[in-house]
Amino acid sequence: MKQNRKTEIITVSAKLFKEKGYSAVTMRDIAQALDIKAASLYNHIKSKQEILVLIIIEIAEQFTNTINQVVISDETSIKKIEKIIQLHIDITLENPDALACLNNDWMHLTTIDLAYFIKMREDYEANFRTIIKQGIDNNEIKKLNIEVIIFSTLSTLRTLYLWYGKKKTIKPHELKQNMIHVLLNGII
Amino acid sequence: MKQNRKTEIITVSAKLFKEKGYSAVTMRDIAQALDIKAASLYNHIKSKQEILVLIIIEIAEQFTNTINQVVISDETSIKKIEKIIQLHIDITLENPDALACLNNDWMHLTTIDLAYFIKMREDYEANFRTIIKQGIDNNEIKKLNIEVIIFSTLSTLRTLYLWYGKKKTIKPHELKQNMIHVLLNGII
DNA sequence: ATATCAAACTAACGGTTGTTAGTTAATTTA
DNA sequence: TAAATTAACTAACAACCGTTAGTTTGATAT
Repeated sequence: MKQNRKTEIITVSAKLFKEKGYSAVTMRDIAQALDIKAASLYNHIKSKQEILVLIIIEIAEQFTNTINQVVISDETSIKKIEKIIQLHIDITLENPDALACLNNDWMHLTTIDLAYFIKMREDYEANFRTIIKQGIDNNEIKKLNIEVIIFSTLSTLRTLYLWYGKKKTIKPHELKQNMIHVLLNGII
Repeated sequence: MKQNRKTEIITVSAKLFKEKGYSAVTMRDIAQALDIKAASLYNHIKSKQEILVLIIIEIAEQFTNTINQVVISDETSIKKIEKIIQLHIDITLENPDALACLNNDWMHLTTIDLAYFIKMREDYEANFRTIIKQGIDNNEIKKLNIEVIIFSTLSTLRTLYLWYGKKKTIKPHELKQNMIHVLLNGII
């Protein structure tokens, strides 16, 4: 079935992009991993660019949609942050290769897709900032430099894919609990 | 002077590698940024690979040397972690482009250089793990999953370069203080 | 049995890649 | 002043890039 082969191409490509980066992976590399010739890929996809778009945009939309719901929900700021931690863990465990690709290769998107991605990314950070700011105003969160809080939290969540894959011993639930504790309460 | 031109090539290359990644940057791109022809680069450097090596290895050695000193020093575990935070901030502020390159393009090193880099990286993480473990044994650090502690701390420190560059408003000293507080004491 | 169609193939394209060879002009050294 | 060195240049290379065109194969539907 055409759809299955297309999915296979995207999955395999994401894995290769994660290992070497978008630019270093050739259509011949992707084809070889599927045991076909490079030209055959074009029966299923339009271009190398399209593969990248399909990998990145869907995941970016998942993040966008979920945080949009969280930010307007009727919860404490702490609960909202916990939901966001859960979001990142869920997506990372489900699709670590695509997430690596999103983090490292987004700048190889072009024109409309690039603009769309950057917009989603900016909106995501703005939503996260809103949540932190509300938390500080509520006295739920300490009055530290807000940019440092945002950056240190998001950088950990965004690069989870780097770490998961090697250390699969820890159970998702234990990972979640520990991550929440470390990010919110610190380590001392 | 030859040495100055070589340094210039490395600096410019690091900046381009940061923006597009090693594979997407051509020798003609680098040459153009210096307003010369691509072939002229070879009067100063041996290959594209050599540029990458020169960017990455020196910085990796800085990290290795400093943490080696910290780990054997006669300080509390907390003080040691603070020193490591300081180390990352110092190097990031001094050379954010090279650090981006180290984080994103290390896999394009080959043979000896790649092995050397991976060894340094493993040693660095082992040293960091030792410090955290001692802190837990001392009751300086809480008994959380040690891998989660290591990962969440290092991932923030390693990706500082992503964030600094946009937000230069914060002073280095304030950054250091806030970062120490967030990473050690948390945000609530 | 015949026609249809998806999905593979071979062959090739124009452009780009890192790099080399050989040359030239300007500066430094003897 | 003559010789040597530095650092730029032009021209070109073989290899590889993404992609297209046209063909073949095997399965499915009529």
